[in-house]
Amino acid sequence: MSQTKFKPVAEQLEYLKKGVAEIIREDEFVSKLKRSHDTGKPLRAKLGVDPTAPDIHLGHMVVIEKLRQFQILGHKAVFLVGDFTAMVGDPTGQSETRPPLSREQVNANAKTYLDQVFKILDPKKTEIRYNSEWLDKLTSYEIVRLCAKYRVARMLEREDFHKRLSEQQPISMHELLYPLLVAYDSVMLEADVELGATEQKFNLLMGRDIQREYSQESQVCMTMPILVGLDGHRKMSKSLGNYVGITEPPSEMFGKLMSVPDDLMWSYWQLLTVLTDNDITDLRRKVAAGQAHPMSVKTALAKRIVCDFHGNEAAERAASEFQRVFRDRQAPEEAPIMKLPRGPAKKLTALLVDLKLIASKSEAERLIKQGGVEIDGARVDDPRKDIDLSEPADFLLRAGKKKFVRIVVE
RNA sequence: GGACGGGUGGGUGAGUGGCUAAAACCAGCAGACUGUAAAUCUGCCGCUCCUUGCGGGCUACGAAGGUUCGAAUCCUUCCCCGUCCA
Repeated sequence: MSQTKFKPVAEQLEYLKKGVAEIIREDEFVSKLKRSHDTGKPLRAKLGVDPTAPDIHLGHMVVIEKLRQFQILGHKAVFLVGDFTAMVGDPTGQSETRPPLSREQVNANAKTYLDQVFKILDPKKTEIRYNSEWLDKLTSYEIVRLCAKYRVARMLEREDFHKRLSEQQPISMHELLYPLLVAYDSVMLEADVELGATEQKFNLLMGRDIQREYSQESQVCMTMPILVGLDGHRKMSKSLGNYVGITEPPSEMFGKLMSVPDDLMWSYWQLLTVLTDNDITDLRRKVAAGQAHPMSVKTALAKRIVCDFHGNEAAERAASEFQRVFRDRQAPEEAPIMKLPRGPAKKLTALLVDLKLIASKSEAERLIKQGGVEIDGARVDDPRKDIDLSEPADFLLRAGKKKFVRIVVE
């Protein structure tokens, strides 16, 4: 028994409580920590993720960050890839049935998922599991047995089910199965703690009940606040388009972070950086008192997050490029180059569509009329303008706020 | 299986024979302003053609037919969703 392996329980608790929305139940958590400390046996901290999208965004980082904190303290981080449950589809927070994914899609997603997660987690210290390991093998009998352990009325207590029921929205049978399967995962993994976003609370709690049904000690549920997306209202999600993907290029990431509403940036500071609550309160006070500029505070935030994923140099470059293009309204240092063969003159609207800068000619015409198109810094206001492509040429085309392309006619 | 209610543009949701490419709101885009791709204000927001005009054509209100000079709006069949009953 190596009593020295873990830090004192109180210290661990304080560290792990940082930013947490809720711990159910905290007294159980304390005793689990105590037991682990005394026996030298690490806690098993489960984080289950369904690979429903090919990549992850900052919203997912909140829980992954927390899992890393368990890892840092010497506990066992169990990263569960819900390759089976992804095919079932988590009804949580859905106002309607989500179409299930195919196994091929899921497998492809899972691979890229792991690559990205390990920018944060230490792969050597992480136990990676797939729930198809056991869920694929369940017999019909076992599934029925599992279903027998929970009551329909309790299942329908879930907010999203309840809501859909009263709003006359469809609920499919398989959706009722999802929480049970997730709970069964906890049984198979013998989880001590399960992490999740607050919207996962119901699923996490079910793990406690089902573990007891299988004669296991109940896991502790630790929920993290949901990161609000760039729109400032709804949760960050890929399908809502209000997200920052962690594989996005630095400049894109930076720009998106700068579009976070001022009021929202505080929660980003809290959930996505290492700053303590005290530091953040401090910053906030300075902004309120006019001692610090909201924009510079937001710039610092954006740099910090870009740095996490792309390194310091890339973050600095993204910051200066952003200032150049959006504050000083100058052309970017580097615009993608599109080479065109020489040929007859072409309408500007047609050119914009051919280059895939704009989706349709109608839209291109609209954009030009609204003054959103520039050639070498000069606004074009004639939607019928022809572009001469008969001679070699080289010019910078701007379509809208963000799209720049250098056109080279050879 | 039966009764009833419902399916409208990216989303929510008006509209029950022409004035409806379809209200309103959200999202999106542009412009102005600024401190940023924040906020705010204004405008745009199906596709396409040209003689760029409060212009022409085409496509669109679950699907397919039908009635009508004319249909998102009426009729028929089908598909889908929900509620209640069994």
